[in-house]
Amino acid sequence: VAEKVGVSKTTVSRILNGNYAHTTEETRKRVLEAIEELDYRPNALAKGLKSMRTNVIGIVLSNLKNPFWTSVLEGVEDACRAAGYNLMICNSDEDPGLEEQYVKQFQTRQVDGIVMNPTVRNAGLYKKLADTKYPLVVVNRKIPGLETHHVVVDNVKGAYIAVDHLLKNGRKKVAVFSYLNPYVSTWKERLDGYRSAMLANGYSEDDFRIVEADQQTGKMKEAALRFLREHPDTDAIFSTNNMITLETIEAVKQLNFKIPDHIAIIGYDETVWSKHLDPPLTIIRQPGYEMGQIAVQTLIRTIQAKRKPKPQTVVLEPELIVRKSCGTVTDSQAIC
Amino acid sequence: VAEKVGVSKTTVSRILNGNYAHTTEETRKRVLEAIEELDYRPNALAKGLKSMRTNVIGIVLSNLKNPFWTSVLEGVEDACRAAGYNLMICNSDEDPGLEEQYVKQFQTRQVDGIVMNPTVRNAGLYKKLADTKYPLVVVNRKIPGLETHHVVVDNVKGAYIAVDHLLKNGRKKVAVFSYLNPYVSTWKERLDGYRSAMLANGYSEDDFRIVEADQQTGKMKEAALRFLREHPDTDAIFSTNNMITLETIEAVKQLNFKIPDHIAIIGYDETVWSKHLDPPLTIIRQPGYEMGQIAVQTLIRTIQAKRKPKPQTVVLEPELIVRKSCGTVTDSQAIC
DNA sequence: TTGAAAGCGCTAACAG
DNA sequence: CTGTTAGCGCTTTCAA
Repeated sequence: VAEKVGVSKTTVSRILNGNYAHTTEETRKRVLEAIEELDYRPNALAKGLKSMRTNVIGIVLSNLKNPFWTSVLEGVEDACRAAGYNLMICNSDEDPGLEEQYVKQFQTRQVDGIVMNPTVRNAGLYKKLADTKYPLVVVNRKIPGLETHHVVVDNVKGAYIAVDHLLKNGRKKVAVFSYLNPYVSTWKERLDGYRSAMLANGYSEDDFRIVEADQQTGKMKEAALRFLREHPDTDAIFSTNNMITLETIEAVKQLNFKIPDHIAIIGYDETVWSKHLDPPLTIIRQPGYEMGQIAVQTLIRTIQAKRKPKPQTVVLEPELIVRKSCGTVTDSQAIC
Repeated sequence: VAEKVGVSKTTVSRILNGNYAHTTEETRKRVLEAIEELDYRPNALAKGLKSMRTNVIGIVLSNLKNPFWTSVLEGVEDACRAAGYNLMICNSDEDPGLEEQYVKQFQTRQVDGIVMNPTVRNAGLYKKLADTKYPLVVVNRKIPGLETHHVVVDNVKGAYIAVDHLLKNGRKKVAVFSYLNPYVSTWKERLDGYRSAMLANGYSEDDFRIVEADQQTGKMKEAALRFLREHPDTDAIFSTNNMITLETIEAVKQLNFKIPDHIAIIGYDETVWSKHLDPPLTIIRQPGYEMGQIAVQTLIRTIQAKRKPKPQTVVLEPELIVRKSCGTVTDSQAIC
């Protein structure tokens, strides 16, 4: 260590940490110089071992491919940097086993807290984390009955806005395309939003057109083709996910249905390509960046709090972005 | 600690690490049970402090938005998991200052090695890392004269294949659209590939149509509009980046030029949306996942080697994927 | 104003 | 087969 200056490591430590309230300017300068010269890096492991705090947080994602998550990750990364934290990342790939393994690894590594998009299939794990007051912020999906912080987007509302927009623009036979995953609240909520928008616009349960498929490349395209051949009078599709949207468009074009004349499509999640599709896609935008940012801020607040704050749920608002894929723009809504 | 079983921590440590060559089945079982019961997590910090090895590697990216990097990240993540490493991540956002800061933070945290897409503007930093034999793998971009591992894609070849494909399919006035960044080798190499393909097909320097713009949202669209208005006879565009491609298509459609009849477009990098554009996009695919995977494997090999291996450069091959945006498919090339 | 010593949780060397 | 001891690099009393 830099005691080659002729002083004890205590002094060095004090200087490094700003505890040099009682230190000669002179020695201080000499130490700083030596540090510079030796290009000294304090060992964060030892520091963490002593202080029981690492200034590292972990994030468990379940899907890297979907660009929605990269925007969340950006928010997370920026918030970490702003707060002086470093970030460990891993991908559960929707596998509960992996998820549990990664959480344990994070704890082993003494991360100060975890942000997680949960598979929602590890009730025991989540409960244990909550019970031990381990700092945890769940994002995007709700874990029923779990006493911890959540940052989610209002999926019922997002779906409602989407379907309402279609109906208000004269569409009569609106179908919803969604993934089949009983564990994940988002899909159920978006279907609920569809249903309530339909009912609110004077339709009945008999008018519901719900198409579900496994979350597996190509499955949704197959399902869409099958459904649209059986119900060619469908004049609008509310797609609940951006991958679904791409497969759906492929199916629709393959059937030579014109968008938006024959059939309108509204997608979920803003992406770099949405506005470049033909026609440009009307979508529901979710504030992913904000979700990541708020999750980290909440987490760090919890970590640093003397008394752990009450679990708090932040619900972010989705937003309609109107482009061309649903036909005429009626009101004064912005076109981007 | 779990000495509540009535044994010393040495024994526990040995059992945890598989050094129980000389341990009674009986005590072993009791310890394992206690560990389970207490839900004990060995402190990786202390372990790392002792062994001077953390089994964590760091990755410094420069851009999270571009989906190319998420495929790299997937490769990195999978390779880490396979090797039992954890991953710290950060984003330099092309800022050399941030890059340096993050590298130092990683070193402070004693990560065993770093994978980096460099800004290429920190010559001193890179040199210091190489000189101190710090395990480092540079990806995607080359750092001139740096003695360390590189994993890159052959950009000259990728560009050559693209432009050659255009020329061989009857295009006569081929332009290339690229970003302006003197530090980054990739752009220069792709321009070189363009030039050599042009020359190899009997064109001269006078036929070069090179359009460059700042890497800033909207700039390329402006540049494209300006260029295409001045040179409406351009019948093909080689776009060197997927964001450029999106902006270019926007410009082309705005001018009402038909793709591929009036003008062909070939893009760089495969993305989820390439095949869903109208028309589906012919592109040069770079093996991002493999790049990430190989980078991590190389890094870990270096970390674990007794004697540091010689710096090694892996050059991956780009690949042409033919779709509709360049007109008729001539030979037997696959359509995806 | 500075230093010496103890201890964070773990492992490795050496005894027993 | 198991326990004792020392020490990884740091911070934190307490003493000088």
